[in-house]
Amino acid sequence: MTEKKETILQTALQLFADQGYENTPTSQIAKVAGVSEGLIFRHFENKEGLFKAILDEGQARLQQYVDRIVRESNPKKRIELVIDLGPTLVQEERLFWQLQFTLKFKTTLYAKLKREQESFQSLYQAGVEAFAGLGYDQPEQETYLLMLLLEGLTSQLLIQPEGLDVSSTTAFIKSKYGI
Amino acid sequence: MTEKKETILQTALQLFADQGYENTPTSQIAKVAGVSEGLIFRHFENKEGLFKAILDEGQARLQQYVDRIVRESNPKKRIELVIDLGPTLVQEERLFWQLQFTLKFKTTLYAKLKREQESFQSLYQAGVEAFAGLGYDQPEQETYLLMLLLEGLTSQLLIQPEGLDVSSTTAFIKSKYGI
DNA sequence: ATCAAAAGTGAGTAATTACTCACAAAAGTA
DNA sequence: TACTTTTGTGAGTAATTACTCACTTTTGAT
Repeated sequence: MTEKKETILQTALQLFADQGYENTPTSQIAKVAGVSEGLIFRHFENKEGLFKAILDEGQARLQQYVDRIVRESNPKKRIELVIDLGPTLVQEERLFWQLQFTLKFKTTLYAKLKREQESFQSLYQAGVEAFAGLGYDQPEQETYLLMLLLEGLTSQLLIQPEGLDVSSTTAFIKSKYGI
Repeated sequence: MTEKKETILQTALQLFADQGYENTPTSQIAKVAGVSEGLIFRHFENKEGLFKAILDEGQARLQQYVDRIVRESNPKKRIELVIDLGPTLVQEERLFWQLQFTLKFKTTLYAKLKREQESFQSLYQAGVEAFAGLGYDQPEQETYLLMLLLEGLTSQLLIQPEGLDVSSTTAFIKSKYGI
């Protein structure tokens, strides 16, 4: 991967996250990245190809986080990692998740690209195991609830991080699970 | 409001929700609505004007739902209404909330249009009152948690309504609050 | 019936878009 | 060195975009 190709990817992520995919012309990406517009198409063929490359990279990184959680065998610790996942992702990958969350609700376009769901599917299963191990009555419902919370928390962190004390909020959630 | 103006609003909401604002040309709106393109600009001046009109209408309807909840004086019933709000909104106003959720994460554009937040602010205050009335230790944290849940639940209902048994999920949440 | 205001049309326009291509520079290989 | 391949450029293009405007039709009040 050449330096300029890397710059294009980073710049595009930045602009796509801020302005949206459709609202970001390739001319602007090239300008901000300090690169000729033609180079984008040399490296990625399409504007959509550039988009996919960004999504693929982020998806791979998500899978690593999920793997780490699934590998944790202690149920309480595993649940704790799930609760911390939102803040972690937003802190380390804010731009990517901002982009991801804008995409979630588009039914027509990019529906095929939703590989993100697979990662969360295995996270769900790991959650059910953990709650079952802790003797919860309805581990599936319990896990689903936690996933909803994860979604809401991540969303809020993206929208108004200032109106939220992360550590005390996660601590409060953890206390609900006796952590 | 003439019939054609109404049709334009409905068609635009449909297309904006499905394809996104930037990805929906006024020519398509006119075509689908069975109307000349010029009429859109006669009625709404701008494409952005049309957009604002849609958001204003939805905002007004949201305020009605929120008012109904705030007016409920019984704390448990009020919390129940909050839990049911997500499913209600998605069922009655799916397209509008699909649009709203795609907009949430765009920092640059439409940031000024976020009047939605005010409604949820009063909903938050009503929640704190309710939890305090029920003797909860940390009514603010408790309310914030419930709002996160509301956000996550609404989001999931929009994305994959099929993978979710609404009534049993809301029932499970309610049981957490002794409802 | 008259007439002014509002609703509605559709061809036209300047600007922007994603993408191409002929070409040049750089990097790798022998 | 000589060569091929990869990386990079930037002017050019067809298509699409939001929006305008001169015009016609419909509406509603007197």
